Amino acid sequence: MQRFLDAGFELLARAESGKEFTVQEVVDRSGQSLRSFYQYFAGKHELLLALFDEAILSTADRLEEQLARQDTPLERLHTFVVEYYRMCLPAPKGRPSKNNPTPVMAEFCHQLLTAHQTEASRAFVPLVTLLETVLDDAAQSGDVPKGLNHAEVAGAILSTVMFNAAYAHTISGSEEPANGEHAATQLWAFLSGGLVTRRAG
Amino acid sequence: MQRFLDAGFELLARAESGKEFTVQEVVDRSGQSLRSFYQYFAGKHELLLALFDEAILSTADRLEEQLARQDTPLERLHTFVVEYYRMCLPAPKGRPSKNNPTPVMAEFCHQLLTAHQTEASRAFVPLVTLLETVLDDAAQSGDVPKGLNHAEVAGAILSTVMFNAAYAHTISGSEEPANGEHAATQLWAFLSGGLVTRRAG
DNA sequence: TCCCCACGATAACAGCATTCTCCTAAACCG
DNA sequence: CGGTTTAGGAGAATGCTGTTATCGTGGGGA
Repeated sequence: MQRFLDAGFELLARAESGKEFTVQEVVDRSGQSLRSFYQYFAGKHELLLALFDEAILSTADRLEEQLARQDTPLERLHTFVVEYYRMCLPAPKGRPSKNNPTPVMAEFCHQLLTAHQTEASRAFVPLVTLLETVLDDAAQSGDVPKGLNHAEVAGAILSTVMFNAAYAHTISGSEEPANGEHAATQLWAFLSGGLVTRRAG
Repeated sequence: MQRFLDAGFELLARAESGKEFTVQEVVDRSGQSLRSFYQYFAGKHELLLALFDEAILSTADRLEEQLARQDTPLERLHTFVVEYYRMCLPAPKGRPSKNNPTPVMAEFCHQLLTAHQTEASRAFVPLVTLLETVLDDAAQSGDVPKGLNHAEVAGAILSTVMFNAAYAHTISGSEEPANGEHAATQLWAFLSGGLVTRRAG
């Protein structure tokens, strides 16, 4: 069964437009049979869900690792946003790791979010709870206002960061984020400071 | 040809999970033949693209209408965000109008954004330029900082508002946005004022 | 009247997910 | 050791969908 997952990740990493990600292909790469596949997974959907779960877990783990290196709650919040943004950027070439979302994974993520909201919520739990703790700390230290619903805020931040990384450039028609650095900085300024000028009055 | 588009919208309005939106179904509803369909459209993709274009245009028109009623640049920016947020909320029941994104349309939007970025950019132009003018005015009047790249900012705002409306609740696992009013207010506070406490220092 | 051709009806084909059928071979048990 | 059970491999069969091709007809123009 793990071999199916491995084959799945391998294929995700390479599949360009999602067209090549077929059950048959996964089965072939896994060196097992179609029969076994449907013995372990109720269908293609279940495989993708399992892959998605692992990707989210892996992302949360890597983020937690980065957070541990920061000293203050505000730095942790900043690190979360910037690093998550990096992980959500479309893979340019290099490392199509478990975290780096491929077109197939992105598309599946949307199917989940639109058509299987219960499963989607469950899958996102690791990221949401991690961010909630970061927000709790930041509220404790007064870096973010108290009294907010941190689950809701976490959902808003995650969707903002994820989809800005993935799509903002395409929507605006700007050229590629050659230096994701600049874009990440912009987004953090946006999220932390807001859009509107701070008036004296 | 218009009949195919009409049939398409009709079907979009009703199609639950995207499964029912087949070329055959559109053809049947249009009262024309498969042959004619492929005479006018190179494929299903082209039909969806045409529907998407129309949906964006219609959305931009309705927004422009609302903006005309506002007196100040900042009010226009606020109206844009809140009204666009409303339009992107998943249709609860009532009016599955041209603007209200159905699961099928949302899914297609993602396919565009991930796999056909050029087409996606082109389709979003009406919304982006509209928001750019709003931002230009707001910068002129000093309501937002000057020196920003308004195309980029517009892309960021659009993706933030659209996907927050569509997915933030699912990601956070919160219950439905019973009163989209509250959520829209939250998002505007977030966008305009930022996340981080304003310190005296 | 005759020809052309746009279009409807419908069959044919291809890709993919899913299921089913047959069969081998290893494991297990007496 | 021999018989039986069973996991699983190979691949054919089914069904749905997008796409293309075939055939025929009815109406408009020469």
